[in-house]
Amino acid sequence: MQLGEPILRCDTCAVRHHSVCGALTRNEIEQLNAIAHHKTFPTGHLILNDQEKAGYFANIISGVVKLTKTLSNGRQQVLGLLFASDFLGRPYRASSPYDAEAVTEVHLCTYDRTQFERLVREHPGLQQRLFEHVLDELDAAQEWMLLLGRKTAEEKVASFLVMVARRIEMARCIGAPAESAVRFELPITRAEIADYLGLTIETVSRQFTRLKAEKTIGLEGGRTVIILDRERLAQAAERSSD
Amino acid sequence: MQLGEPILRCDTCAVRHHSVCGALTRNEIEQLNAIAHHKTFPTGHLILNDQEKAGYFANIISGVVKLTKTLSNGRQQVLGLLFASDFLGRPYRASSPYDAEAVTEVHLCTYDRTQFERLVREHPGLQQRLFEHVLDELDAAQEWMLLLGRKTAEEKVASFLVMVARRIEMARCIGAPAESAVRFELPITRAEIADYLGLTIETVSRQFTRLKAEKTIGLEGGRTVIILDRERLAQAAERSSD
DNA sequence: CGTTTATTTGACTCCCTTCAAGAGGCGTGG
DNA sequence: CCACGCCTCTTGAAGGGAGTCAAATAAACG
Repeated sequence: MQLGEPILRCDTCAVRHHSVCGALTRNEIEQLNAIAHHKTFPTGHLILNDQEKAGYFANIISGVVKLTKTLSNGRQQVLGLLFASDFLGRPYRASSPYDAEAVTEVHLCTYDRTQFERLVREHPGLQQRLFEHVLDELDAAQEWMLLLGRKTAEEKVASFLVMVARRIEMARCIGAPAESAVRFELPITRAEIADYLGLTIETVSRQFTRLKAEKTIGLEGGRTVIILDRERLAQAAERSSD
Repeated sequence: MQLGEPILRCDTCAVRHHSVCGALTRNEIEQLNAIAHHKTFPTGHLILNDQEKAGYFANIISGVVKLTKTLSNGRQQVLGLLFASDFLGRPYRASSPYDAEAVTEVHLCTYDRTQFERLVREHPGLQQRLFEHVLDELDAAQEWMLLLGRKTAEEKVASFLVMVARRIEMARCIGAPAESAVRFELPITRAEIADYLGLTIETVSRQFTRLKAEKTIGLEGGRTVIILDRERLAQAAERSSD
């Protein structure tokens, strides 16, 4: 940013350097800034609808979004959780094949679909950032396929905790590599965790109790988790045989 | 293609119009043609190794490739199957987070990694085709997450058959919308199907037998499947409640 | 403080797995 | 040609991990 240039909203954005806007030129940021609008969704509100054409893309400023797919008889699968700095929306696709719902209060930085797609076409840097973002999503989805298809309930819950802990620490900008005891709030309910792991809420609860009994984790009132033994939790997430 | 231009290998390529090279300009095709090399892998041969840097990308000319992830104790998950015209490899990633193995004899049209990435940077059209391809992969992965997490054994097997039938028909270029009875060979073994569906080989076998008993499908010697009642198979893939 | 919702815990059931054996296919070689 | 071994696939019986049903407890909320 040079002297004399106007100060943009993006310049003070908390997630700027972690999101898709991270590595853009000053010029690109200015154009993106020009089409950006902030929006807030309360807990439980639907952000994107399966089937229905989405009018905008968005970066998540704060809050947590869950992406879900539902079978006709009501069985639901959580495809992923989006945290601060994550990108929401599918370029080159008319509609998303899933629903996106705010699981906490969510602040978005939205971009009009048409204008954003024009920017992407004109700026290869932005296109590449998006490409890499989709590759990350794909990696995450395939990692989760392994979890859903081949892990036990205990491994699933442990993997989930490891994943959430990592994202929470990332959001806190603790580059510090994992002090053993970390305390955080789970962003989602037991029912949502169950739908994420392909389990029932009772099984999820029992595995939490078991990990607590083993002193791998601590629990404070359902939503607060303390990771007491990071090493053991990581082992539980991918047990060799026993 | 204009008069006087050299005839390229791509011009007679069977999968040309379905693969990522589909919508390229004459100029782009010529450049791609220049760096392309054909390669053959026998059944069972490892094409790409998890961890190890892949030196090339490839289009599949013929045959079937399976992508797998393995847990330390040997449990394996098939992430996806690649058929003729599918693209193999991860641009912008040093290595793939999975193994790729030939499950039949496979003919590839390979492109040197460095040269291909240069082409991608210089030709937005190619980059966009790749982008859309990755989006397709992501859609497939997320669809499969729903299957792995929330479907019963019967639904999983039925879904698998529906998917394979669609791909086989696509490969046969039957645009014709689904005559009821279709006969085809399964490209993979029961064990591989089990690893694809997050089941055991015995359960897969029992579900095949059950679908056969219901006259939804016919079986001829393990590998050959005839879809007798397409409607019923589709219903079995996503049963409402009963 | 009462009501509602979320979570835990218990008892029982069932679908899928596990273990085990048999059937079928296929190439090799006597 | 058939016997043999090797594989894949099927079938059966038994067991277990997660699901289901039900109730108690804890937390959230007005």
